[in-house]
Amino acid sequence: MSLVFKALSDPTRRRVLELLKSGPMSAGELAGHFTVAKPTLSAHFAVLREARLITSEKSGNSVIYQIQMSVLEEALLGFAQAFGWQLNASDTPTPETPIKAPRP
Amino acid sequence: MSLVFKALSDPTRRRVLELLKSGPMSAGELAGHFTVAKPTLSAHFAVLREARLITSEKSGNSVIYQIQMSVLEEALLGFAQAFGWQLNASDTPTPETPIKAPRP
DNA sequence: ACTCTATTTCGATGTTTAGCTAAATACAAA
DNA sequence: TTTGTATTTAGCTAAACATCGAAATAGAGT
Repeated sequence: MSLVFKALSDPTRRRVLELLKSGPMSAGELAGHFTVAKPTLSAHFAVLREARLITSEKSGNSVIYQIQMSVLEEALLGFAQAFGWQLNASDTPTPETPIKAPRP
Repeated sequence: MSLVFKALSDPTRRRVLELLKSGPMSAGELAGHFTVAKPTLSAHFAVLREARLITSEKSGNSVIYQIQMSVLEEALLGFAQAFGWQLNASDTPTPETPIKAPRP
């Protein structure tokens, strides 16, 4: 869990996860969304991989990254539960006791 | 948000929050639950305070710490929303599409 | 004022992190 | 096999972090 939170403590890495949420993407394609040097980004990938939040797979001469939602879920859920919260898919109709109204 | 996740990336700090969840507690009382040196723990408090996850208040010659649940909620909620999740109080009846059944 | 207790600050040390450039590697295509 | 593209590793700097023991501070009680 510590590794997951550590990975999430960097905005660049959170953005990477957000981008991967839409689907797998190559390192180069991801790099196009950032201004940092590619080796720097590669190090960020390594941190995310270490936390098992992403997996990599070689395809031709590029590397495709894919998010592991289950790992994210488990970490967040595990933590949230310790604080008396629940994690739900947000397409659910507004629940009875929302912590905060998620729709404007 | 980065500060919150950074604070959560350490098990000692997570445990501090968990202890404070039951109610305010003095630094010394908290220290009783850990084996690390007090200065070390004091540094952890500083990280938590920096992230606004706790507040401190002097009472006599001791310092009482209190958790700021709203800050935790906001950070977790903000992140969860970006990934299509919702955070609910867990005393809510089982929601319609739980990610994981939270009751045994 | 003195003393005791609680907590934090200080100073030192070793580890980790983010970032860079330049070099190495892996693969595709020609 | 050579060339080109994509990605990672190597080697570095500067800043941040974790941890400790010792010293400083703050307040309570005598």
